[in-house]
Amino acid sequence: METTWAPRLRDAGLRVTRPRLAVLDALAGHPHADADTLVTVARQAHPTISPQAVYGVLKALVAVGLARRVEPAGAPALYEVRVGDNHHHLVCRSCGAVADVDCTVGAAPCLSPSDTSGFVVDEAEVVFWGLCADCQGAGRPAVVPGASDRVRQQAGQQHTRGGAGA
Amino acid sequence: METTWAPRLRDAGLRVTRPRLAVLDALAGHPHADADTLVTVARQAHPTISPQAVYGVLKALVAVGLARRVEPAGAPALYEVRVGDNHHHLVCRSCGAVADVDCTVGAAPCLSPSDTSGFVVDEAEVVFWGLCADCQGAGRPAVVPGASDRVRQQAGQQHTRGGAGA
DNA sequence: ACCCTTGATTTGACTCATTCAAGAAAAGCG
DNA sequence: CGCTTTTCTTGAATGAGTCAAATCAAGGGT
Repeated sequence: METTWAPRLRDAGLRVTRPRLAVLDALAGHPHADADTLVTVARQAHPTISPQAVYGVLKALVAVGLARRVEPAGAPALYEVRVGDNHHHLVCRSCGAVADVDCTVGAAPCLSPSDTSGFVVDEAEVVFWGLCADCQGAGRPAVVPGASDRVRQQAGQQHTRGGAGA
Repeated sequence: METTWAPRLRDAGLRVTRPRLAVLDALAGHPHADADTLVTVARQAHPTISPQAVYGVLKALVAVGLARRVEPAGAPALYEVRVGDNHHHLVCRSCGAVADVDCTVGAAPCLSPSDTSGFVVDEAEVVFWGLCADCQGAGRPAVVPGASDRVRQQAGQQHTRGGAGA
């Protein structure tokens, strides 16, 4: 298992180390994990790995393109090893679950703005917000900032803060 | 100027207060400002306003739909008073400048994923990453996490404009 | 196989945006 | 005009992520 990663690390100019293999394996098994989760999971293979080491490994992996960092609004950053295919994400407003969405266009940027305002665009990042299958029937409140409040404003509903946590 | 906001606050069920008017005016004059900037600007109209008051006001405004919160990856949250038209954003990887992009489709969600994975989607958030006009010639490095490194390696993947699809 | 250089990790402290809590102020109804 | 509720102030705390110095190890050279 681990042997699959070694050549990819070397090809990227990175040394093959135990923390890196542990984090890569953790990433492979947890497609959209945050740093904290990765620390926990990576410790199964490397019990003494430190949180800072995980941050360092992730930063290195992202820098060379072996991993991708995703930062949904209102949640800690997530990491994934699926790179290079410019796919997008579905995020649940209630529980924070993330699912991949294939980009039908393919290469980045898959979309282009009609008026670039002088910008040179190289990537279009798309996040679809909604409720996952599990949360739809549970009547759970949206806890992630976004349009949910506007969506509900017609109903005049007030809602309290729910606990979504980790 | 301030009188324009008062009825909108009341219509939203919020009391009309000096801090709120100051923040709304600051927002109107600074279309994509972060909380810290808003504190500085709002103090011109209300010198004693506290940062926490600004956070509280912004939260209230977002909750009732008078303001929108945008959280580009790797930067503090930005706020804007342009709401209800589901527009998107261009963000400069180098300086963090933000520009609006009209959504040609109009109503949210303007895009729909091909495979929803069981999610009920209510909004598609699109962020176009690139370099603003000022940063293009300056040879400034990208400081915002993203695909810039990977994109550079496969330069030339520019696509023709697909309209503001978003 | 060993050593050495360079890159990686550990340890610990620290920054920053944002939030929480309790008391004081003021908006707006009656 | 006073009362009630909302909102603001003051002060402290949280949590994700970063920075820096010192130790450790990967892997090429000898």
